[in-house]
Amino acid sequence: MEKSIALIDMNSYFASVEQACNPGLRGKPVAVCGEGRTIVVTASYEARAYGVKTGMTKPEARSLCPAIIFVKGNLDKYIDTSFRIHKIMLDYTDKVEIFSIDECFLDLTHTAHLYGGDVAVAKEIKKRIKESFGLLCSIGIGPNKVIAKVGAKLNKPDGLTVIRKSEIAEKYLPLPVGKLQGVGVGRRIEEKFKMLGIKTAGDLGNAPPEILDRLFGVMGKMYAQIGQGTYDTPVKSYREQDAVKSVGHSHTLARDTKNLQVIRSYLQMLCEKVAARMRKYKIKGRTVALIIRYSDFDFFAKRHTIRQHISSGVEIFRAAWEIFEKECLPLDLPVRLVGVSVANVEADAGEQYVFEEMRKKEKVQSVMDEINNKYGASTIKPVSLIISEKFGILERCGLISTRVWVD
DNA sequence: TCTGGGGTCCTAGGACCC
DNA sequence: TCTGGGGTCCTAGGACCC
Repeated sequence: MEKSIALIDMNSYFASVEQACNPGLRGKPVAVCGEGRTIVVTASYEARAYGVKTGMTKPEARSLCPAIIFVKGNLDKYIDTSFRIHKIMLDYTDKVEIFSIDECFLDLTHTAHLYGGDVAVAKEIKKRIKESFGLLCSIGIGPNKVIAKVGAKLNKPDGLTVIRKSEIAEKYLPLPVGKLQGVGVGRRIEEKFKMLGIKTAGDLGNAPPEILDRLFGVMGKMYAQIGQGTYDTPVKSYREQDAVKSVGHSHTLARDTKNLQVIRSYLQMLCEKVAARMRKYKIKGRTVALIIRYSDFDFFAKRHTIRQHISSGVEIFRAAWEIFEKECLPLDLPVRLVGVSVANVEADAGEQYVFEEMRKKEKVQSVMDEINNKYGASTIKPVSLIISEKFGILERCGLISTRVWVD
């Protein structure tokens, strides 16, 4: 039986959710952004018409579209909406794999016939999502995840693209390799392909295996199969999403700084946020990474693995600050971004499982920072964080608004 | 008020042990 | 004297994803 895999991709998701919630934004150019020195996370189709794209700075976006409305993202709202959308999909199969906050794979192979076939299911899902949430999505259907994902991108917004196995030669192989972005072929790899004269998916599929092998090692085989349209991995069921492997937070400071107290305070805050999430997910970790971006955009992450698994903010901070002192001092350049993450995680001893809901939520959440998350509402903060002196330092330097802390 | 923030996976090389 | 090979763990760095 030919497999039927669908990829459901919500169109301009964050911006569309905002427009759905606020009638005043409908039909208008909207860009969802974070706070501070930030970028456009998602632009509505009205804004895209002016050339506004994800990744642009606010001034850039405004120069292209003076009427643009910037909206501060509300991740909780998007996560909540995602879960409600999942419920619709789960009516048709339990094989619903969360790929990101706005994309899911569905394996309809064994259930679509109950609802009149995969195309009928796709149409019904689109209709229900539109009726329930006022949101549009693009759906791709194919014999594997790669074809489904590439297909979904071919027709946006509100598209439905079907590529059967028998149509691969006609509809998939001629696609330029640039269309393979999102399935493992990024910008750099695409450039390498082009240097080799590989212009289409078919070219990639036909490339001499020894060359792919020599240039890309293990990945070479995968690329060949992607090119042929035969790369195939199973769709996970909704209850089997991967466990979290690392938890981290980073933050771009309002202004680049060499002030160690400011950097230290931010790092402490980030460690507490990481710790709070680790406790929430009932995990502990052994490898602490410190992430620093300097004013010249030079970036590094240094890791240190310790003997015991830890999950407290104080312990994480101790490890992170040790790395900072060893690797970064004395500071040559002002620091632009500071971050910390904990990997090598395991379920907390004494806690049997990482809760399924939490795991799924984490996966959905991983796209963006919890912009609106109320910091530390239920956690005990280290004394040094709550003493007013720290507020004073951060505020005097213009590096933080009190609101963030008092929230 | 140039360039966010959350992740994953793979590779290469060094340390260390047997 | 000079010296193998396998395995594991750890780290840095790069590429990719949304």
